[in-house]
Amino acid sequence: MATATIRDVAQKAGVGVGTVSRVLNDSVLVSRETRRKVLAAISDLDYTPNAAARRLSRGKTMVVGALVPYFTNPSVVHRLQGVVSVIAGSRYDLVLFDVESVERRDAYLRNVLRRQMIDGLLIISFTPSDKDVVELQQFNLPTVLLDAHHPQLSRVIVDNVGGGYQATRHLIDLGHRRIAYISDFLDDPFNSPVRDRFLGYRQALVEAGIPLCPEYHLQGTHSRQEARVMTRTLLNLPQPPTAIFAYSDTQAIGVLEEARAAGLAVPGDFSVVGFDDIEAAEYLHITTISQTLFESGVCGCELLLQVMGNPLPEPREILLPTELIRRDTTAPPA
Amino acid sequence: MATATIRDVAQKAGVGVGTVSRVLNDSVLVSRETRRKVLAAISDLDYTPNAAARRLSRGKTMVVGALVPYFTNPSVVHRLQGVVSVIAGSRYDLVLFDVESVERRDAYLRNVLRRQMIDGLLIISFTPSDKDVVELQQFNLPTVLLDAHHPQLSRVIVDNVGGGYQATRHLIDLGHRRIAYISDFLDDPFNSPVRDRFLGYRQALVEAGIPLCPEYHLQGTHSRQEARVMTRTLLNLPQPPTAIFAYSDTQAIGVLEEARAAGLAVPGDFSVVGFDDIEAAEYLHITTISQTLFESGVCGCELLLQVMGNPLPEPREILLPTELIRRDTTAPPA
DNA sequence: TGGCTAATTGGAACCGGTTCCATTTCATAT
DNA sequence: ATATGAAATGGAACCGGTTCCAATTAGCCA
Repeated sequence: MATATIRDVAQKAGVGVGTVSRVLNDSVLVSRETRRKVLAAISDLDYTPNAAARRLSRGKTMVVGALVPYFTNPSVVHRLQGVVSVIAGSRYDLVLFDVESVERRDAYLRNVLRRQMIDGLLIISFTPSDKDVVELQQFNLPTVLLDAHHPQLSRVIVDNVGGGYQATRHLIDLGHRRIAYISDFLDDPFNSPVRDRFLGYRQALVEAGIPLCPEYHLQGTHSRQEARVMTRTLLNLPQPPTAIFAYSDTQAIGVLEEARAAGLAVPGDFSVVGFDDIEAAEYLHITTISQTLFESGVCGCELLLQVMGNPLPEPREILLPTELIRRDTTAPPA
Repeated sequence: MATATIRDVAQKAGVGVGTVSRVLNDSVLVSRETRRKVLAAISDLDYTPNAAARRLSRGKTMVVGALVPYFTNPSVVHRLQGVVSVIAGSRYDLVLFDVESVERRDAYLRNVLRRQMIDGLLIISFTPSDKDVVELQQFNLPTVLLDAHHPQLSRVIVDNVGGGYQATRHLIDLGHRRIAYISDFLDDPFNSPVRDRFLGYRQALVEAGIPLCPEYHLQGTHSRQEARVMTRTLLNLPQPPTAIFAYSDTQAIGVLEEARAAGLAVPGDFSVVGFDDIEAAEYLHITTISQTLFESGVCGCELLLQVMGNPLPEPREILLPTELIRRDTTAPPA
């Protein structure tokens, strides 16, 4: 079925193409009567403007991109849900770019930018390199970071230092002194939260006069299985910790499983605190640090749309608070 | 930064625009030497073709759309992950359309089609109306249904009847006779799995000579909370069931919570079977019916890309099997 | 009634690619 | 040396919108 074009509409309505375009774009410069005729022709022909042509001539795509690493990560999905909910209420469409590796990430950034296929970009849960940022700015692409930090880009971040502090402090307040932290790799340049939460952890310990014990901090790739391995290592220490603060709920679940497998009662013998407050944390009654994942998506997407409308002179940072959710995996040490 | 166009490249390389286009599209009709010159110019100018212009002139968008209801639903997210993984390895981009209401759904379908902004469409977990299908075919848009059924569209579906049968049969085999089914609304025209699983449930009961008891089938909106309410109703019956088969794991979690809140030991006093095998089901050790969510996404997306390449004479149906995953929420009745 | 400004309108030029046709180039056959 | 067909190339026309400029029409005032 050959779809109608703007010229067909113009002919049918007996007007020029410019006039039809004006009607389509709600220009005031069209008389009542002409507008009526054009609208009738549009409806007769069942016409809708071709998106590609519009994009080309306007130089705007009406598309927002979301660069998403590890789409398998529940916290990323939650944030994305927030983003999607805002997009659904806007006139934009959302293109999803899944990035599973660093090389992929590079290729995407480069391609996406150059092809001028999006008007704005959301980067979720990873930090772009300085080189990336230079390119983003050269191409003048409005960008907002979600759960990542870069001084030259607007961003919505969570108070990770504060969250790490809250989690650790909670354990200290319960009477724990031997508190471990298991996390992703601290030196991952694309993952700043992992460092920030560690800072909070350290700060709470120092403040309470508890010496920082290096073997109480283990790093590994992000997964439940890896978390179990790290937990086993910790439990086998001559002086095992009495509590573990895990970088994420996913890892906390692994900790929980391994501790119970080792015959420890949680929270009687052993305490666990997670981070994120994903759904599973609620089901499993895990004490955790909530970080309003959905809202951060909403907030970031709204900020992006705003920045796309009128650019800010300075990058803006929105800091979302965290909250301790007490459930049933923490208690005073035995 | 004004980006380079194909004409700039042509000029710089001292050739015509047609030749540059041929190089870009890997035409064989370009001499070795000319190709080299053009590639040099492209690299000098840091040129990448403009996506909108390409779309307009080719009449192809290189975009696949995914129409997704209830993006909050974990099973939908899992399927989408499968889709995303296939897209990432293809030359297509993925646009996400979130549909939270029936009106929205209509508006989207209409708009998406007319605007000619996608080359193919995946519809996840809901059934389009006959009118929708007519339009899809008029506009000649390759479409694949995922977890939904329509005789005129290619589809990847799960053996819901078989899954419902497996779940119920498992409970019967354990010795249960009073088995309830809680589900979404059976008469929802956009949700055929809910009916299919019921058919499987009924078939297993009939086959075992157990009469179908109407008050053992409760319907409600899809949520954990609603599932708890339905469970309470069932437990308050004069002859309460000894087991519940829940339409989804999300609902099974609600059942589990409510049963335990009522002081019943699961699986000692009461058995629960879910459906989907989402991650939380594993964490909570829920016996469930696995339906290879991720793989269904992979399979559906691959089918779509294939159909886009060369249309099938007949719609194709791919039926994925289900599998009973025995965990710790089912046991013989007390 | 003529003159002037403002409101409408038509349509060419443009956005940046692809494609097709006409033309040139080149190697091979005669 | 020349004819011939294949390979390579240039560039106009086109995809379907938007936008701007020029032209027309209308409205108002002196």
